[in-house]
Amino acid sequence: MSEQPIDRFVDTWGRMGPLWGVSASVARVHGLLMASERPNCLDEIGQRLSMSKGNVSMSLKELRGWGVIRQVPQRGDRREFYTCEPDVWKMLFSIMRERKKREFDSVMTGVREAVVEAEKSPEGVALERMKQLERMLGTFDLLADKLLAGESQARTLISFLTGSGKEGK
Amino acid sequence: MSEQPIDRFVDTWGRMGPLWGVSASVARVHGLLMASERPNCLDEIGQRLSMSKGNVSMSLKELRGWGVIRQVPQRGDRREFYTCEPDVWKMLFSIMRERKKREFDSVMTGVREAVVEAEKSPEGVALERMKQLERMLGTFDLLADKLLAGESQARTLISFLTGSGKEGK
DNA sequence: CACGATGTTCATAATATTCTGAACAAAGAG
DNA sequence: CTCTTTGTTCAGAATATTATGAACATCGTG
Repeated sequence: MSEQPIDRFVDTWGRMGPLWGVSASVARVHGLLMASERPNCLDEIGQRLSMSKGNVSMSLKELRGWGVIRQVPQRGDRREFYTCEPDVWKMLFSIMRERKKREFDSVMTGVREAVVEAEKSPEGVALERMKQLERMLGTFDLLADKLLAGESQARTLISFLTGSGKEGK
Repeated sequence: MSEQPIDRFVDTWGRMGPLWGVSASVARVHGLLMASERPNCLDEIGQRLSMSKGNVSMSLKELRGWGVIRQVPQRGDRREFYTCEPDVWKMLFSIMRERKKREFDSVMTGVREAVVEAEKSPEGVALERMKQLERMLGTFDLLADKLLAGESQARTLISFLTGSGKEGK
């Protein structure tokens, strides 16, 4: 059987899904598209991963929302074919941008509001620590916006950081 | 009612839980300990958050495992009291270290193995992309180990990054 | 030792999430 | 216009996760 390596990769990637904030199915579809040389259509994906058409359709929709896959029109074929974004770094940054927007930003707002409340009636509240936390989240926000703005700068920075460490050894 | 600000904070923090990779309950307990000036015991926590004793006990256990709370013996009281780690940065780094260990490392291994497999029978496999991915994960691993080794260095780096950006404006 | 207070564990109840499959839409071919 | 192929949606089934509460352990005290 020739599909063993792809299956293995799909499984691994699927397990990572929840870490990225998507279901295992979504991650598996993504994994298949990453590991496949050629674009796949909905039915192929469903067959390969033993998933219902509906689930595949929803998964593809979500992946489109994350901006990590592309539709590739196939001449003379009415079906939609999909490939993943070929640059893995671009992909990673799409995911991180999206996660930050969906999960981090609202929490930062919430903490900010909680601090405002706490300043009005601070009995028993560890106000200092909450402010510290607010400041930390703010710093993170700034840093994230800077790093996620364009992945090329971040890549340079990362290379620098990991590279300079090696030299110092 | 004086507990409104704390409740608000607890709710916000609870919503963040799944992002950190813990349940909302665990995050709520952590949130309460963060927001409370004084150490709390198991019963207080359960009462305040309307959680069963069992759930509080499990949540505290998990938080101990993450290294983000401390037991504070209270003289002349047999109950255990808990506070959170007072330094929010230290806390953040504990969480990130733990998440990396639990969720990232195994995936990197998996991808590595999948690449080895794929090299043996590469029909239809996007080998180049998978190797690219492997390399990226490796870079991340290196970077993470460097940044997470000690939080003071990372804090300096972060201050530098966010600070220098402001100057450039 | 017996008792009350504190804390833990775990079976299973409650809840939330995910997946399926059938109904439906759209669109090209005949 | 009708049939077939492709894709989408969503109610409800299947599954996974989380919380409860009762049983059990531990320990200090009288």
